[in-house]
Amino acid sequence: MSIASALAICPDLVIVDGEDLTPFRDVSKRLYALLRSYSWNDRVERLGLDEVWMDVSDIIEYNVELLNRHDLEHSWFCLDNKDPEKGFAFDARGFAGQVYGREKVGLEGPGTGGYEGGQAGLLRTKLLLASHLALHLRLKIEEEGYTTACGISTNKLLAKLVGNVNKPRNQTTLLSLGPDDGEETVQRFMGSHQLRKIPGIGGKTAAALSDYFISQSKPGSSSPPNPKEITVDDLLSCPGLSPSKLDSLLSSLSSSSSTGTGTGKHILSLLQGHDPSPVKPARSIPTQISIEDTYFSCPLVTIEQIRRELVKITGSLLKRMKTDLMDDDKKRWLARPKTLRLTTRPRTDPKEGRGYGYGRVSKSQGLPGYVFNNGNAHGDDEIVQRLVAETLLPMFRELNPLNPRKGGKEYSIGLLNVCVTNMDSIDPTTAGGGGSGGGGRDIKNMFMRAREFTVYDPEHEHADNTGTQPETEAELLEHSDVDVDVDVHAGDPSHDPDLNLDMSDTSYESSNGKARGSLKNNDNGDPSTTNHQQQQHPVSTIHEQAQAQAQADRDTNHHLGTNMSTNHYYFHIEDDDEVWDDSPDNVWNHNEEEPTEEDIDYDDLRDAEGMSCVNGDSDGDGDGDGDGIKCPLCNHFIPLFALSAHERFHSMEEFEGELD
DNA sequence: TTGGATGAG
DNA sequence: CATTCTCATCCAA
Repeated sequence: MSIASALAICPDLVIVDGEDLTPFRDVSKRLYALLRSYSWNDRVERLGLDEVWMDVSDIIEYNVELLNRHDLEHSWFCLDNKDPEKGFAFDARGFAGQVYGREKVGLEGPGTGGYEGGQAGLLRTKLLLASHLALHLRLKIEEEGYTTACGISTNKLLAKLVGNVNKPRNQTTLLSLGPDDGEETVQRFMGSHQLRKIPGIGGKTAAALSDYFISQSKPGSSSPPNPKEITVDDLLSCPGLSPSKLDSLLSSLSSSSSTGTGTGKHILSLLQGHDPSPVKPARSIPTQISIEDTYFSCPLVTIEQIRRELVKITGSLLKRMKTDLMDDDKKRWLARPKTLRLTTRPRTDPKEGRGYGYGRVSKSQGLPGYVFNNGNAHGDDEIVQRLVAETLLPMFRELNPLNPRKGGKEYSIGLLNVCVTNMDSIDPTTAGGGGSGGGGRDIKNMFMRAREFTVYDPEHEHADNTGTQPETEAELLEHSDVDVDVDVHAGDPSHDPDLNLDMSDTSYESSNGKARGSLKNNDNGDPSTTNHQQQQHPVSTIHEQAQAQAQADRDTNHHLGTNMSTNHYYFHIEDDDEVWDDSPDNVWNHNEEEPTEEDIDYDDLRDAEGMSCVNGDSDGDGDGDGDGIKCPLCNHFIPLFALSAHERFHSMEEFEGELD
């Protein structure tokens, strides 16, 4: 409802200026930090204020090992590889939230929940675990007073898309099982989307693609298709479609799509649900900060007007720099931008209401060092005035030479933007150039620091072994609209999947009650979780190519593991006591040969060591925490809680060994 | 590097 | 509802 009509109905309506995004930024930062505190690898990527991807591959792989397939109902999800008690109980017999795709593909052996099913079974298990992790995180966010939607899948593209399926307060797992379902699920899911809905395909690209489809489909066609409604399936069914064809279609666009690839090949892979882009490491420092204002109805004409506006903008900018680029006590700069950029746009004169970004011109220059000085008693006013007078106004004049025809002294400015960029980062873990490469330790330390601020409520975190979850989970699970999406890396199904959580559309329902209107998404025609219509495309050459490619992928011995899978381990535990050792020899590497094939009867082991396990208290702290046994297979010390998982770990390796 | 353009939320 | 504001990325010069 427009404000005008709202006022007509309710004349006393109080209109609150929503222009100030500060409270939203604050909440965003808080929730981002919350999610980040759960990450192990610190791959937590923000998109805008209210969306986040997490790569949880490592957490999932760890918990796959912990899973006891003999008692799935009372499973424990471990959230901290240093503290087995940090985690939550869950029922691993089913997915949390909703699933897109078929659940039954003959993977589920009796009582195993599909755990023993070879590759697809393992993938399914990982997605299942991820769905429970997602629910847990969403509940944590609900405890903060906000609701979320979430998509779970094996790459960012699919996770993001599938998160839309059951907005606004649910999660959806895209249950794609790689080779075992011929990637039908991914293709069906992708195919039903309108082109414009695919992240990375914006207005320009979508228009070009739609034009092409229309030009190809006119013969004998009855109704002219609406360009907006053309789907991925439509386009892919064009007989002549090929990567090079797309290249030429898109070459007319001066710049290519934002995913870093303008090539038809990449667009094509997007349409097929492939997305190799990794979840980027968390960043606390933005690459740029800018403030802009438009003066559409009242363009700036005099230099004094412009100066005043520049002062306003620069003042806000300096404030933003201090909140975003200084540490919390505002004592120290964490990063210093090196470059100052001024952008202007002449008032878009005629009817040509081109895109918002049309006709901008900019000029860059070094940012003077004095802006990092502490403001004096007058605040930052002097700094701002000086920056405007000495730097920004000269830049402005370069950009906008006086127009002699206009009487000599008038400008017509519809937009001003001041931006600082090219961050010189003090902290090597953040963005910017200065970093000295070896960030691994720093990332770890940062993570440890973040963890200190994470409040673990014992009442919730240390749920007892009876598997009690907060009641809210039960409530959530009752809602059939809770939607969990798991996305499978379609292009490389043989790999350990990336599991990306896409927390999107966080609806802020805080005190000021600014509904963000995500409810409207409830009724759209998104691909439903009931998948009946199984349209086969008669001429879909691309589909055939995709099938062939998928088969080729399966045949080819691909580099093992995309990004995450090779460098993340199953039990890579470093701890301060003597028990664990993360030296390479002691990392449990999935690919390692096991020392022996002998069957080990773990029950016997338990029995043999039983007394010492129960009473031994090997860590001498009076409880059983540190107790365990030494595995005769791999010589590792195994805590009791992990014994059955460890057993299964070895049996899995045997199983996989048989496959080779 | 700089500047323009595209795309995202 | 469309426009605005902000941030990120890519490409060509």
